[in-house]
Amino acid sequence: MKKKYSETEIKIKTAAKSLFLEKGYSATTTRDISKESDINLALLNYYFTSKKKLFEIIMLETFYDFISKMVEVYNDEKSSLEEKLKLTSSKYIDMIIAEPHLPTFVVNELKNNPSSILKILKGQIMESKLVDQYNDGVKKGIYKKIDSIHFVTNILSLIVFPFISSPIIVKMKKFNRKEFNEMMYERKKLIPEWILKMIKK
Amino acid sequence: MKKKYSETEIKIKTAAKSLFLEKGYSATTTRDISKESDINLALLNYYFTSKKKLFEIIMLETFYDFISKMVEVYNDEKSSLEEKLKLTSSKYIDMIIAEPHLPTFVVNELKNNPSSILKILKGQIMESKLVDQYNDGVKKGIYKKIDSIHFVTNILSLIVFPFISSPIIVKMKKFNRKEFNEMMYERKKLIPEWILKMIKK
DNA sequence: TTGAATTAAACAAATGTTTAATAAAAAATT
DNA sequence: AATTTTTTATTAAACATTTGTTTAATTCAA
Repeated sequence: MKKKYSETEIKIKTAAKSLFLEKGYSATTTRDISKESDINLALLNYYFTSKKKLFEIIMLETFYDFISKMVEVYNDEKSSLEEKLKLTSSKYIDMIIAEPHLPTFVVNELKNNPSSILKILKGQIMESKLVDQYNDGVKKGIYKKIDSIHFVTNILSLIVFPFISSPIIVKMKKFNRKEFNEMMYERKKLIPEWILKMIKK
Repeated sequence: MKKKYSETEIKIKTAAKSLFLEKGYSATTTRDISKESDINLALLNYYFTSKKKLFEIIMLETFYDFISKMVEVYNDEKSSLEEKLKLTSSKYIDMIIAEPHLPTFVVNELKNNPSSILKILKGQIMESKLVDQYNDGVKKGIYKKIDSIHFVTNILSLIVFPFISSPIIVKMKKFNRKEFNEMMYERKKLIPEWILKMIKK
């Protein structure tokens, strides 16, 4: 994961990430990247061998960030399950508002690059403190006995899906971007409440 | 929406839809389509003018189907809110299992083709019987006073997002496709229960 | 002076589209 | 009914761009 990149390499990577996120792999050309980063076309291959390789590096880093940000909160030792839900919800919504193309990019490009990138996941979520706390609750009879995969899936669904489907939501409610974001801010508070209701007996 | 297509046109459309769904617009070439449908390359332009036009037709029809299937249940006059939730959940999960690429395709290609295609939505969901029933419940004080957009968004999120993120879920739980589908069958029953818990006071 | 960084130009392959010729089907004429 | 004419459908080839990548020359820095 470590590697010190030269200034030029960073310029290429930054531009490439922005374009890949917005338009996806196939719709982004090497000339787009060269133009956006203001570097000579040949330097892309000089530093990164191929468009494909460059993409893989960016995909890996992006997905790693995406997961790390989540797991950070999930594994906090001190906080309760409820507190974790609140924090996750809040941090994740802020993060995606700052980079709205991220979820669509991740889910969409993921189906083409399976195992190698998804290795990052290994146990990170399903063996997190949050899931432990949930399973404890189940064992104690506080929460309904439902596989924790549903618990994890529901949290992600309620947070991430609205962003992915934002064109639809915006159209249905005649929202502008600001109003949509306000809807998502509302959800910061609502999602933890909903999740608790869902798991409690 | 109506138009009688010749046999050749249908062959082209069928192959094109399958490829667009699987690989997206940019990654699908006209030669891919010609090969898959077993028609001469030139016929694509002869019948559909351009790859872009062909895509727009398919996108429109696909999105229209996607919404129609939903609204069908939403507008049933006789059923209760709870029954509608059960039916929606069940029908939609079956539908996506039969065509797993559909959600990713819709959400991903939607951000490039905004208004023209999204016109289909106009009032269809937010003015459906289901949303009326929800709003009645709010008025009667049975349900919490939360904007119905959250209600609609949550239903869709819990049903659709797991499919979109299936590569992640599959990896986290070491599922195969069959096990993943079984998880989704479980959710047919769970989602309506969850939604009810979320909206009740 | 040597090696790395940068550049403009070129290359081959891929891609969307068009052309011009032919085949097949439909319509019109005898 | 048979033949001709016209329209439609299909084909192989060509065309002009675009795209990812490489080359060979030049600039820059150590």
